[in-house]
Amino acid sequence: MSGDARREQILRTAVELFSQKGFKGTTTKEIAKAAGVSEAMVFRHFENKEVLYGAILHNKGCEEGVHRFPWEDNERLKKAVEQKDDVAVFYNIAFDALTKHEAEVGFMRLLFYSALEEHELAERFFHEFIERVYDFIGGYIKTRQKDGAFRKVKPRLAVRAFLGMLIHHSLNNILWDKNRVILNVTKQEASREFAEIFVRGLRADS
Amino acid sequence: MSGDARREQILRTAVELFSQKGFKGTTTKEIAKAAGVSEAMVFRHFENKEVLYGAILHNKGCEEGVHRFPWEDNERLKKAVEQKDDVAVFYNIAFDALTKHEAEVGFMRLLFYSALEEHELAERFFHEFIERVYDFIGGYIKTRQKDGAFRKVKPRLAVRAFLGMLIHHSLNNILWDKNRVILNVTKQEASREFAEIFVRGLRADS
DNA sequence: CGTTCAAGTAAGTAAGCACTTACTTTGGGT
DNA sequence: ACCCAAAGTAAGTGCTTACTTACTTGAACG
Repeated sequence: MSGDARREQILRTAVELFSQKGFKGTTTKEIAKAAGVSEAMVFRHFENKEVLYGAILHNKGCEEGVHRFPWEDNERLKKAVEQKDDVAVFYNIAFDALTKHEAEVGFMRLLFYSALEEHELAERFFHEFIERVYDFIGGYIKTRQKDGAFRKVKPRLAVRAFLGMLIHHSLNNILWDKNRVILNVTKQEASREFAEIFVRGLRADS
Repeated sequence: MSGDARREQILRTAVELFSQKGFKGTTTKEIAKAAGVSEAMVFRHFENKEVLYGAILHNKGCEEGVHRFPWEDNERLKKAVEQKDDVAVFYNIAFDALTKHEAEVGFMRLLFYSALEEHELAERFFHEFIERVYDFIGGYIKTRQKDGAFRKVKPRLAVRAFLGMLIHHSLNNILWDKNRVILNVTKQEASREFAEIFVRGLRADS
C-alpha cells in the first residue's frame, strides 16, 4: 500500500477509536492493530500521538462533511431563504444538521471529547464554524425583524435557542438515549416541530 | 484526620481532577498528591480507581444539588404551576437549571466525560433523572393542552426542544464559549427569552 | 541483473500506570 | 502508662504506555 493511502487509513482508524474511547483512552498499539500494521508505521506517518490527533481535526475540519455550511449547497434552504418562508428555512436548517450529525456520530463524539480535553485545535474549529453559523442564522432573523415579521429579540440569543434544540437532540441520540427510550421520533418530525416552535416563538404579535 | 473526613476530602479532590482531565486522564498519584496524602491512602478508602469514580457519581447523584428536582423546593415554580402562568413556569425551570449548572461546572463536566466513556453508573443516573424531568414538564404541557391553551404537539418532543435550549446554553458557557465571545447574556435574560420563545411556540392559535 | 528507496516489522527502552506490601506514627480508652 | 486500632507512608511490583532502533522486504527503473 502507498504511503498516502496508509496514512489515510490510519487516520480513519484513529477517528473511530478516539471517538469511542477518547485521546487518553486509546493506545497507539490499538490503532496500529486495528489498522493492520505495526506500531512503528503509525509513528512513521505521525510524529507522535498528539500530531495524529491534530491531523484528524485538521482533515475533518478542513475537508469533509461537517464543516460544509448548509446554506452553501442546500438548494431547498437557499430557496426558502429567498422566499422568506420562515418555517421552511428553519426546517431545512434543522433537517440538514440532524442528518449530518447522524451520519458522523464518530466525529461528533470526537469533537465532544476534544472540547472536554480543551484541545486547542478543537477550540479553533468550533469558533470558526460556530461563529459563521450564528452570523448566517442571526442575519436571517435580523432581516425578518426589519420586515416586521419577527418580534424584537437578540438575534444571537434566538440562534442559541434554536441550535440548542438541534444539538441537544442529536446529543441525546448519540450519547444518552441511543435506544430512543425517552423519545423516539424521526428526523423529519423533530425538524418540523423544532422549526414550528421556533418560528411561532419569534413571530411578531399581529 | 478522621477516616470519614479524609474519604470525603479525597472524593472532592477527585471530582475536581476527573472533571478536568477525565477518568483515564487522571492518575491516582495526582489525586493523592492533590489531597495531600500518599497514594496508598486513596486505595485504603477506595478499593480501586473505578470504585472511586463510582462513589463520586453515587454521592453526587444521591445527596447533592444536581439531582434535586426544581419542582420539589422551588416555591416560585410551584406557585407558577398552580396558577398556570406558563411563561413563569418555564422561566423558573430555566433559571433553576442554569443556576445549578453554573454552580456545578465541575460535576457537569464529569457527567459529560462519563457519558462519553459510557460509564454505567452515569447511564443509570441520566435515565432516572431525565425520565422524571420529562414526566414533570411533559405532564404540565399535557395539562395545558387539555385546557386548550397549548396546541397539539408531542409533549416529550416539546420538552426536548426546551431542555435543548437550557442544556445547550450551559454547555456553551462551560465548554465552548467560556469567555462569552459568541453570546454574552445573563441567566435572567436567557431564561426569559427561552421561556418566551417556547411558550409562544406552543400557544394554541386564537 | 543489481541498485535504491519507500514500506514494513520485531524487538526493544524508559517512563508511567494502578495497585500492594510491609512498615511506622498517632491518639483516645482503660 | 500502656495498648491497639486506625491513620498514615516509602518503596516497591508487574504491567502498559508512547516512542525508537536496527533490521527486512519488495517493487520500480536503468
